[in-house]
Amino acid sequence: MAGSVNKVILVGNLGADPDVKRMSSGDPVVNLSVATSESWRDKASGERRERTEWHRVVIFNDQLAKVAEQYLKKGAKVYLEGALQTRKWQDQNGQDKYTTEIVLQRYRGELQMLDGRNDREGGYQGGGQQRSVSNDSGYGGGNQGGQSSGGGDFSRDMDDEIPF
Amino acid sequence: MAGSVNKVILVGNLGADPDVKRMSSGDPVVNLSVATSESWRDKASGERRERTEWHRVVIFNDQLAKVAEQYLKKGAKVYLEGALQTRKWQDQNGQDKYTTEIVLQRYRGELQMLDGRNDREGGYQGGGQQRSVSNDSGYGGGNQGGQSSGGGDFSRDMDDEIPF
Amino acid sequence: MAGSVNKVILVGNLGADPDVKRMSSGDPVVNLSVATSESWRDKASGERRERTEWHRVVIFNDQLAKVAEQYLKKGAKVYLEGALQTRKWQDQNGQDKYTTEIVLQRYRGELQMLDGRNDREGGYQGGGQQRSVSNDSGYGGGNQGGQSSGGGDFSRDMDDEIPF
Amino acid sequence: MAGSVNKVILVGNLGADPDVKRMSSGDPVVNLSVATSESWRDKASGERRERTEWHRVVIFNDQLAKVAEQYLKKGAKVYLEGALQTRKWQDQNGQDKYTTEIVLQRYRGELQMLDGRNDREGGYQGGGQQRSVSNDSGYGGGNQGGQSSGGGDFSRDMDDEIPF
DNA sequence: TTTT
DNA sequence: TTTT
Repeated sequence: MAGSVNKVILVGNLGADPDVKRMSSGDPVVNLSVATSESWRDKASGERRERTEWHRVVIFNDQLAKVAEQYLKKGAKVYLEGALQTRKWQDQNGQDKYTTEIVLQRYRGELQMLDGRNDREGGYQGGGQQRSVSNDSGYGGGNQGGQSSGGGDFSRDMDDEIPF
Repeated sequence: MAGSVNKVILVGNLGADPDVKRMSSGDPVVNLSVATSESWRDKASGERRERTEWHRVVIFNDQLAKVAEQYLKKGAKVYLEGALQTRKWQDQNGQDKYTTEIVLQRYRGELQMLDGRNDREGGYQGGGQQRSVSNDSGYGGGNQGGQSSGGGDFSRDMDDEIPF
Repeated sequence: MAGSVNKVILVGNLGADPDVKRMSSGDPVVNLSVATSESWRDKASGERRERTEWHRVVIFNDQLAKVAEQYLKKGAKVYLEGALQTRKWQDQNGQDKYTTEIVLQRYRGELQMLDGRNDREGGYQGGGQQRSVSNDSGYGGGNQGGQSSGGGDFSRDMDDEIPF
Repeated sequence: MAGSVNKVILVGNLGADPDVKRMSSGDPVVNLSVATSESWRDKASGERRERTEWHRVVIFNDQLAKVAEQYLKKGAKVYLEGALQTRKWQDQNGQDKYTTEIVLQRYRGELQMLDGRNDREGGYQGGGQQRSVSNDSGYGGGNQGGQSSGGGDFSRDMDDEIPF
């Protein structure tokens, strides 16, 4: 269908370390379990209530998968953007099952680490520095820069790589 | 959890007329089935391929539910914004099932009709006029107006209702 | 125009403490200066480059304004959602000027604090606890709950307030 | 800054045909003027009021620029996604001016035509067919497909190009 | 003016 | 399973 949009935006925390699998190509595919929650005051009881939603996230995007593998850990807070996808599978009894996931495809999606650092677990891996990543870093070209182009004049420098 | 975001944005078409149920309060709850699709060229075969994703949408937001009930029909193109929610249920065999839906809660979410008209099915109801709705219309207050407030001066008119 | 959407989503850091003004009604209106930046590697020089964009944010939404006033400080990282708006004004020389802002209207927009705490400046105000806020908290009603409604059965509890 | 997001989502209509300029490279850069509007009922007068916001959009993304040039016309309804950017320039009197634009960079942003057709102006070009475009079409690789992978088994076909 |  |  022309003219359709399928976008999910999450800010949440990882419930576990990333689960990394390898494609036959050697490319990593990373599965994340991400929690979002909201709290509100119950009208009747006046009590504070909370609801947590768990999201299954699958990262096929190579760059983002590598970053997720390297820098994300249980508890990390992330911003991510992907598309909804439901896949059908059969359990061991041959029962049909459906799983809905947020998918970050190749060349699509976005992932941002929102922790200043991610070493809160005291992880032995030196890593966990704050990293900002997006699916386009490294795909060459692209820039707009040019803070300064004149009025009617049209001149923005287009010489560098990936402005943002 | 403080600081979380759970947002889905879809632009797609209704696969069927809205399914309307009534709460005991009489408020409508509307279920929509929304298709998004994408097409791409297969690398190997060079063929054009298409993939359609179907989304279950549940509208608890009263205003949006009423609009959906009144104006949406099979085939209508909509913009909508909601939150992901997975609920567990048992089928007739007592098997656990999970369904993930995009939920438009009370006072949350957004719904926009993107068709100039919605009578493509030749519906008998004269309706289907283009309607723009959002979850806040009618909740009083709100304005920004003031196309014109001066430099350091701070004066925006705040007298009308719901600016957008 | 029916069927339009005007939405800005930012995750960035405050360049200064919130600037609070009072409406004649006593309601606060909060102005924020928010920085987003991106970095990339220059294709030619191979150098790392960075570009920072500054955004003017105006919060008319009462609840969010109060939270911003109370909890946000210079350096805080926030998620926010608003609408683009350009207003015209005259400087002291009578020159026309235009300013584009991200506006969080009454009953619209969203603001989330993304810092675990916001006391990095050692602020004297005890505040700065992590707070999660949204424009709808407190506007009564709303819930979907119901983790558990059965197969064809339609029964979700609708008794509490604001589920998320 | 690591961990920042700068995203604008618009659904609106073109106020004029696309304005196309060429870079020295021959690549098109397309400027669009996009209107979004909202209407609400004035609290005091009870009158219906409307506010239209005009957005300047600049498309540096080659693919999207080509599509915009070829298919978009005055009045077309579009979905687009870009980043906010403010640039400074001097008018003929040497006065500093600032212009805020929504920028679709190379390899970033999204553009979707939302009209079934775009010939409402009676344009002479037969064109205006519905087109769905995104910034990644054609950048090779990428797919998730696999409607069907089994339970614990991990096997999705990764052979085609760009699933969405 | 922020942040990394 | 996260986070506050």
